[in-house]
Amino acid sequence: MPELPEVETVVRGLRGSLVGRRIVSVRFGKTDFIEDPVALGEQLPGSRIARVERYGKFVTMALEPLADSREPFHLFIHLGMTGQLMPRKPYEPVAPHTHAFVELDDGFELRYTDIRRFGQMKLVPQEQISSFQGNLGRDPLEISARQFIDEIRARRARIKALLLDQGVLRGMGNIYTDESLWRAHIHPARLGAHLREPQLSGLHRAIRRVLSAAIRLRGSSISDYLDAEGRPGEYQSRHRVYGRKGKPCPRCRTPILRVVVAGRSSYFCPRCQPAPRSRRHR
DNA sequence: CTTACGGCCTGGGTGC
DNA sequence: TGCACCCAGGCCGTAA
Repeated sequence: MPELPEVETVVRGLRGSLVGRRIVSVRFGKTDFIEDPVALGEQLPGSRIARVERYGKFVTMALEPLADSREPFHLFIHLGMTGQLMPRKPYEPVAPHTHAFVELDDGFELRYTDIRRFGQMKLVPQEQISSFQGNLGRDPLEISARQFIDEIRARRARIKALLLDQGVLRGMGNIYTDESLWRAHIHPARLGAHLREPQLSGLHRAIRRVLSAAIRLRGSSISDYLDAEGRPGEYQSRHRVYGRKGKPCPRCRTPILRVVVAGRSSYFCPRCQPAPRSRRHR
């Protein structure tokens, strides 16, 4: 469930301890979530971490190889559902399901723990960065209202599916999608092309407000999420609809419903977020 | 272009 | 106390 706010929080927590560090060695446990573990083992040691950033739901590290002869490259880490990244001292107890250890030159090691291994770890060479990024849409906090409206209105898919589609916006997940739609009074099954401009500019605003507030509270901890300092987020206490089936809508007291839209459980208020005209319930 | 569905993986909750 | 079962949802591949 790490979505944009959680990944942003992890990145902010990691930056201070990683930027400028040189990687000494790497070790892996299970490697089925790593695209090319051999390449990681060969390329990471000796390289220097120049930047730590978020790209959609990915944590990215720009790496400078020791020898100038080699091209710079990037390490992309996706936390999947249950991934955690934390710098630890080597003597500290190792949490179960820890599958990657990146030894740093300051006596710390960066550990990757992922119970379900839905995460990803891969190297992206500098020259492939733009094609990799081309598969992902715009950042929800950077896209303008105009661009957002045009993009959504051009699509016939359901708004829920569009917001979750990383090729449209990078970084939204199930929690923040439902929270944003509730704020904007939009039913998750509405078609993008059927939404009116004022509704979409309201949704654009809702997304910005929800994500910004969530970042401020360091994300939502539902089950496994912890940031790079091992602290849970606090935004889960501000959820208005997500996970609140049967509880009263904070606006109108109507009980929150849970339906499946685009294959995902979706929480909404049937009164504040009226269903689309074309029937198609589930 | 779109949707639906199964699969990956583990742990937590529920019901018998 | 055990166990079968479902669910959580990140994303991908496949079929329709």
